[in-house]
Amino acid sequence: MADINDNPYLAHMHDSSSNGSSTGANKAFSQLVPGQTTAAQQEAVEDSSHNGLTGAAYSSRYKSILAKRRDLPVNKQRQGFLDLVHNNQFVVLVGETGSGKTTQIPQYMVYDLLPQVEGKMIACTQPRRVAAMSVAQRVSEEMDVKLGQEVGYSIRFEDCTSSKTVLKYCTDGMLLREAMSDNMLSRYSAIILDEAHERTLNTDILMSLMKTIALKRKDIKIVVMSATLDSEKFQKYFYDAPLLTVPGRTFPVEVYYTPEPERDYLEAAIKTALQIHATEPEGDILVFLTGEEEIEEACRLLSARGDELIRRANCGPLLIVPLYSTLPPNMQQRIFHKAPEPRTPGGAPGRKIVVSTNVAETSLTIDGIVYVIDPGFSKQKVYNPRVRVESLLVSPISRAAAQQRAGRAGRTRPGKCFRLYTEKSYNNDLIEQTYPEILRSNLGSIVLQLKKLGVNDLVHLDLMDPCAPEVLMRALELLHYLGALDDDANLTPIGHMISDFPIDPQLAKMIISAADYGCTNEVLSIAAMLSVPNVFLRPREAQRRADQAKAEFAHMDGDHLTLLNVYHAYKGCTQPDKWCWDNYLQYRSLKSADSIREQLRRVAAKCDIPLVSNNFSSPDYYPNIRRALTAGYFMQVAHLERGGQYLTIKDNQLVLLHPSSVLERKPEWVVYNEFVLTKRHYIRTVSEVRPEWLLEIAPHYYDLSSFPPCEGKRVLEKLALRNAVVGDKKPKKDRSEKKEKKRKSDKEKDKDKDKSDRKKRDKKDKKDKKHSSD
DNA sequence: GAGCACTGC
Repeated sequence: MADINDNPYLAHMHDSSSNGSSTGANKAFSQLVPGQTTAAQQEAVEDSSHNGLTGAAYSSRYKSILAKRRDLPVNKQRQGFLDLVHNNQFVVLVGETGSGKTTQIPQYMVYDLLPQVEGKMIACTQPRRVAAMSVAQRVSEEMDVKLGQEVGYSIRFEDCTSSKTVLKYCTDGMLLREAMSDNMLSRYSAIILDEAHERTLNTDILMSLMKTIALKRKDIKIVVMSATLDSEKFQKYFYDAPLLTVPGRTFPVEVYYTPEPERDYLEAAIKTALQIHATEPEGDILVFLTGEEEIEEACRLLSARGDELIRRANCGPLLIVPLYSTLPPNMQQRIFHKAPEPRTPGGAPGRKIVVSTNVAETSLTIDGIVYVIDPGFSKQKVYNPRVRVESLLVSPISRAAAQQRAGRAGRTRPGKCFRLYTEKSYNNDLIEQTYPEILRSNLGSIVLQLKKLGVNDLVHLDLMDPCAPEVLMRALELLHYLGALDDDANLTPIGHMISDFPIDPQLAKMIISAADYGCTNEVLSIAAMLSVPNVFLRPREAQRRADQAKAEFAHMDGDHLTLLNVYHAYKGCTQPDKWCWDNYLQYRSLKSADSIREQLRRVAAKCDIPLVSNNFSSPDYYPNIRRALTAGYFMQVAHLERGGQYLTIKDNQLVLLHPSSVLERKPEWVVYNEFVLTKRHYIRTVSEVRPEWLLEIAPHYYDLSSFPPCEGKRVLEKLALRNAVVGDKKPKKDRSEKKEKKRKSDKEKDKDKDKSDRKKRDKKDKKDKKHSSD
C-alpha cells in the first residue's frame, strides 16, 4: 500500500476512543414485590425522604416536581394501569397531548419491575432523537438522578447510559439495532413503544418483533402507547390487548371549513392569514405548506401584502418566519421570537406568522400559536416498485394529520383552525390515517435487518399492515444481486457484514468491495457524503457564485469524486463553518457526514475490512474508486443512446443527467446514486464507468441473455464476445469476479437440486417479474 | 438547466 503522506484525502485521519464505567450500591425498595406493586406503595416510595435508587436524600426540587407529577391526568389511572400490566403481557395505552404518558408510564414500570434489583432494564422508544434526549433529561430530573446514570438515553452517535442505568429512552432504530445482536432483547424486562400511531418504519418492525419475542419470553412486558383513538387496530394486533385511555390536557380548538373548494391553496392561505391579522384578536398564526420553495414564495407575498395592510388598514406589524428542516439553525430559531410590539403605544398588536412544512406537525412545537391554517396537503414519500423509485408527491393529508395540525392551535389557550377545504371533503375525501411508512418505502435495508433479526419467512411476516409482495420481491432481488442473500434467501457472510452498516445496502456493499480495490478510506468518505442531505447550497440570489464555488471541487470523472474533493477540503480547512459559508456548502451536512464516516469506519474495522488507500500517484487511483462504486451500484447504470439521451439498464427508462451534475461531456456509461422523479426523469449524483467493469464486477446481473434489447446491450455483447476470445490470454482476474463466478456456478448447480415449495414460488415470482418489467 | 416532506440506524 501507498505512503499515506502521498494521499491528500487522508490528512484528516485520526483515532478516537472513549471509555466509562462506574458502579454503585442500590438500596432496594424492600417492601415491594417485583411485578406486584400497587399505586399506593409506589407513591409511598416516592414520598419517602431518600431516593431508593441512589440512597441520597431527595432534593427540594424533586419535591416540587413531584407535586406537579401527581397532578397529571395519567397519575389518576396509575392503579388501573398497574392492574392491566400485572395481568397482561401487552397493554395498549392511548393518551393525548399533555397526559404525561411519556414521562410517567416508564417510571411506573421502574417502580413495578424494580430493574435495579432484578438486573433487567426498561426501555422506552421514541421515533426521534431529540425526543429521546429531552424526555430522558426531564425524567432524570423527576427521579432526582444524574442524566446518564440511573436514567439515560441512547441514540445514534451518543450512548448516554451507564452500568447503573435502569430506565433508558432510545430511538426505535437504536433498539432495533440492539435486537440485531440480541434477538430476544434479553437485557430488558419491559419495552415501552411510544408514539406508535406515527407508524414509522422502525416502529412497525419493532411491533412485529415484540410479538415474536413475547411468545418466547413470557417474562417481558410490552406497553404500546399512541396518541390517536385508532386503538382498536393496535389492540387487535396485540392479541386483543386491553386498552387504557388517558385524557389529555389541551384547550378546545374551533374548526372552520371553506364553503367551496379552493382552487389555489397558496393564495387562499395567504388571504386567510391576512384576514386573521386584520380581524381576529391577538395570537400567532401557523400556516402549513408543502415545501421550501412554496414557503419562501408565501413569505414574500405575505410580507408585501402585509405591509400594504399595515399602511392602509392600520393593522399591527408582522413577523413572518419560514420553517423547514433544511433551513439553517439560526433561521429556525426565529420561530421562537416574540411577536413584534405595536408600532405606537396602545396601537394594534403585532403578530407572528410561521409558514411551515410538516416539521411543525410533530417534530417542533411552537408556543403561542392560536390560529392554524391548514390547506390540507403535504409532500409524502411514495415508492414505485416497478421502477424501483422512491419519490415525493404533494398529496392530500389524512384526517388524523388534519386533527394533529388543528391541535397545534390549542396548546396555550383556546384556538381556531381554518381548513382550506370543505367539510364534505374532510369527511369523504380524506383517508382516516396516513399510510404507514412501510407501505411507501423501498424495503431493501429493512429486509436485510429482518433477516439479521432471525425472521426467515418474510411472506408470513406478521406486520400490522403487510407490505406489497412486489415490494418484498424487489428487496429480495436487490439483496440477492448484491450477494447479501443466497439462493435460499439466507444471509451470506457478506450479507451479515452489510447488515452491520447503518446505511443503504448498496452503499455498504460499495465499502466492503472497496477492500478488493485498495480504496476503503476514500470510499468510506464517499459513502458518508452520500448518506447526508445535499451539501451544495444554491441560494436564489447567488446562483452563479454558488455554481462557481462548486466548480472548484468538480472532478472530471463525476459527482462522486467531486463529493470526495469536498469532504477532503472540508477536513483540511481551519474554520469549517466560515469555510462552508464562503463556499456555498451546507455546514450541517458536512458535519454530519464526518460523524457518519467515523461510525462507518468503526463498523468496517469491526468487520475486519482493511482500511487502505492506493498510491495517490497511481493511474488506477481514481478508477479503482469508481470500480468500488460499480460493485455497489451496478443495478443503477445508464447508457447514452445515439439520440443523446440516457436509458437505464434493464428498466429502459429514459432519463436525463440532473442539471446539478458536474459531468458536462455525457460519458457513454454512468452509474447513478439516485433516480429523481419530477416533471422529468433525472439521474442525480452520477459518475462515469467502463462497460467492461460491469461484466467483470457483476456478471450475474449483466447476464445478457436476460437483457431487454437496447443499444447498451449490443455494446456489452460485443465486449463479452471479445473477452471470450481473449479470455485465456488474460491472466489476472480480480477477487470479486472470481467470487461472483463461483456464486453463479453454485447457482446453476442448485437449479437441479430438489427445492422446497417456498423456493419454487420465489423463483416463479422472479420469473413473472422479469416478464412484466420487459 | 433544476429542487430538497420528515425521521432514523
